[in-house]
Amino acid sequence: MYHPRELYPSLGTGYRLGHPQPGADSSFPPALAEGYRYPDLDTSKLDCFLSGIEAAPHTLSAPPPLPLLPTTLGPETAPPPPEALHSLPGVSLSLENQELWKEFSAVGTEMIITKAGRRMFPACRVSVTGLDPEARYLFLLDVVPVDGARYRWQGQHWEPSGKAEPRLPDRVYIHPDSPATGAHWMRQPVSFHRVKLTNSTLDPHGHLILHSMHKYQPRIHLVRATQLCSQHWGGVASFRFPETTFISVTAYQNPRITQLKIAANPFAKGFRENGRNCKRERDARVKRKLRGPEPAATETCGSGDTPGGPCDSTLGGDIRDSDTEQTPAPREAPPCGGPSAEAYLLHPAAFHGAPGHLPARNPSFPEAPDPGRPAPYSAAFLELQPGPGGSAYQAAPSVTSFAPHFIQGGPFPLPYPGPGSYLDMGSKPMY
DNA sequence: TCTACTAACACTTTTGAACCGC
DNA sequence: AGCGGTTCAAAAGTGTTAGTAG
Repeated sequence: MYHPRELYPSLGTGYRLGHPQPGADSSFPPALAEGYRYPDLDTSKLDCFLSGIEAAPHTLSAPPPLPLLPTTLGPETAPPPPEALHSLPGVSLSLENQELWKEFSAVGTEMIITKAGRRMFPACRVSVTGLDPEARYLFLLDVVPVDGARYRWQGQHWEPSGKAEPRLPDRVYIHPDSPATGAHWMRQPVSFHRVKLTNSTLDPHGHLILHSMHKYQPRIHLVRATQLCSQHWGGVASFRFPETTFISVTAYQNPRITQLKIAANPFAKGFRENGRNCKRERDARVKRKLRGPEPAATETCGSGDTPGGPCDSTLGGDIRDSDTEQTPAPREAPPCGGPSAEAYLLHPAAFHGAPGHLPARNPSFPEAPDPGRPAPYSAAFLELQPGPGGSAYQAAPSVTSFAPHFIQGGPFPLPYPGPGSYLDMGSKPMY
């Protein structure tokens, strides 16, 4: 629908892209359990707006040395470390609900994907420090394949079972608060619980498209956007957390994961042992159904709360209050007369590493499923396409090669809710 | 027959509008 | 009129289950 080149001819005809990236990280050292700066961020992908990058407002130290992700699937050489210019030195991310993630990870996290889109649970919920309180930043999340294998549940564990499906178009979820000031992001944890995953390659909603039975890794990107309506960027940092790796499924395979989800997800409270939709109650209902009309619902099970039941819910009034208290500048009337789609449109190529070992994108993937379909979600997604061979992202050969939902929500994404509207961060840290 | 997937279902939480009292 | 609290219905999210396709 809207390709960056259409809206911003100054970008030229293509993004210059960089090196393949290692993707497998199953052997992350345990010592790296906190936030990781994604080491293989390909800064050459920033070329499209490199000339516009602002000078650092103050002297920035070199980014801390971080280990390169181990590559287990081939002899690819590691990409060069990110240039300091494109990094955000001193910025660190920590996974808020790390314990819950680790609990799932110990069993083998599975994420349901559906045609309509399914939320992630647990959701990625992070705290950020080290930002410039005055500067503005974007928070983005994407999900990338961990390796080139398809997996199969063998009754007790997951095993690789053949080669992965062709890589699908990458999409990026932009946190609806973006862009906001560093102070805003640092005030409270940032939750990505509204991210939805789908297995529908024709998905018109902008959800993140995944293959079932594949292993994936969420990544969180932080981008300094100093001017909302320009191509000026002050730095980029990407993070990922090994414990958030998961296998996408259309139905849960491991019953232990099911139990964990039911125990931890408030929406599944009805399936807990004391819930009305627990197995005992369901069986009873079936029997009653067979006997005849079902009487009034029994209260024998009740719906008591399970201790520790988390809630990735949104944000109540405290968030709203905080928003009015320190409304990010973009919520005011943008000087350019509207939300800065440019800021988002400029980003995709900058944030997508396409591990070279991964299968190439399916060339038969339909690029333009339904141009006329409205996009009902308020969060914006960006979509990218890897180049031939999946080794690098290249300029789209034509406008139509970007799916019409490249930016959902019409001509501009809707990451700028009006004053007092919903903010997607800072809900009570319940897990 | 087996595996993966889909849609319907019943339940829950979330959300926002309507209403009320101060 | 404005504010804050409560109530209620609709929307959305959840795992389960039966059915389907390959």
